[in-house]
Amino acid sequence: MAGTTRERLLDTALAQFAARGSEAVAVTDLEQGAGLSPGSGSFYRHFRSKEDVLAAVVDREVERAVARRSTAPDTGLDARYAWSLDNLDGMRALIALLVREGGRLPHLDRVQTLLAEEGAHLDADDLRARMARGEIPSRDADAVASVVLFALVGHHLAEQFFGATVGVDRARFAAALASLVAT
Amino acid sequence: MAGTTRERLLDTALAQFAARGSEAVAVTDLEQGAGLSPGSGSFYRHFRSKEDVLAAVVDREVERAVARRSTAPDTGLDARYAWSLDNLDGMRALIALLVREGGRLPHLDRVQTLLAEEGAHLDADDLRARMARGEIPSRDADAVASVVLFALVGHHLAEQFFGATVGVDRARFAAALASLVAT
DNA sequence: GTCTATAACCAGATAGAC
DNA sequence: GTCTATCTGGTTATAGAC
Repeated sequence: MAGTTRERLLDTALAQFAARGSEAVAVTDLEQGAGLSPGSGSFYRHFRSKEDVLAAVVDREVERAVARRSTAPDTGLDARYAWSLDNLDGMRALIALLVREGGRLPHLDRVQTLLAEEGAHLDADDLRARMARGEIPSRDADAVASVVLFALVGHHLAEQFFGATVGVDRARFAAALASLVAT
Repeated sequence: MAGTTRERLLDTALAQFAARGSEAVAVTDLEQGAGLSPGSGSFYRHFRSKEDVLAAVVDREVERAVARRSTAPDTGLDARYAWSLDNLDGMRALIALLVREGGRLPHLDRVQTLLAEEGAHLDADDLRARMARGEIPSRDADAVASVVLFALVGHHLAEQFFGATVGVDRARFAAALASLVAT
């Protein structure tokens, strides 16, 4: 394992907190995962408490997600949906933390903001504009935007938490969703 | 709070495990929630361990979900999708347990079977039959079935875990999804 | 069946040598 | 910065009176 001890602790914490929830992970586990002697308090030279390291993990993941951000493709619904699935994939660990920790996640507001901004790429106004241009059939734009958003989010969450075999690959899924909206 | 002490312990355990995860809940909390003296070992007159009560909770919820089962409506896609959303609602606590406990949930296989049977009502074969009858346009049936399933599951999960304001009500959501598939 | 009391244990956190 | 050793508090689980 590479990086400073602090970074190795953060890496271990991210992996274990996302997989098992922070309550289920002992500081000892983090020390062991970072190559420190388990049971030594060496962890506390780097973080004040377990809550502190959780906050630092969330912080780092939010920064990373923001840094990874790219602009939504303008080419078509198809490409835009595939792009959104990829974005969700990049936030996989953060989403796992959010779901496992629930309302007690540090920096909860920042994570929610990040996800809301992600969802904004799929908003009803964009659909309304496409409907006005005759690009896609006119329907209840707000409801269709909901369906699109939740189909993409559901695809991601089901895969992550239910181990659901999606059955069809990502491109085919995005294409089917675009086809439903566009015809 | 009504019922026997055992039932009150189960009720408390369900609520708290679903909300915070079993790791975060102490046996003391369960005793308090059931109106027993916290710290007394009275819990252990009813269950052998915390793991034991978690298994009993899952067991009872699976039984309940099976008992609540009704046959899918044949009236139309619209009604069928609304019915599925209601079914997911009835499994809310079980889904929360599954997501919070992850792979260490007792009776995991039974829960997964239950969810898979639920998803089977929305399978590709049904869509293929409707396409063959000309009831809905011909598309990639497997991919469309995926989209439908994940839209419904995503609607439920987003509401449950992100506190997402769905924006449109349940009937409008189901109607929009049916409209996308049917035209 | 529930209580008080307590044993045994483990996790979070600190002190001080190196 | 990491270690050994330890304190402290909370949690699981049991013993025995009522």
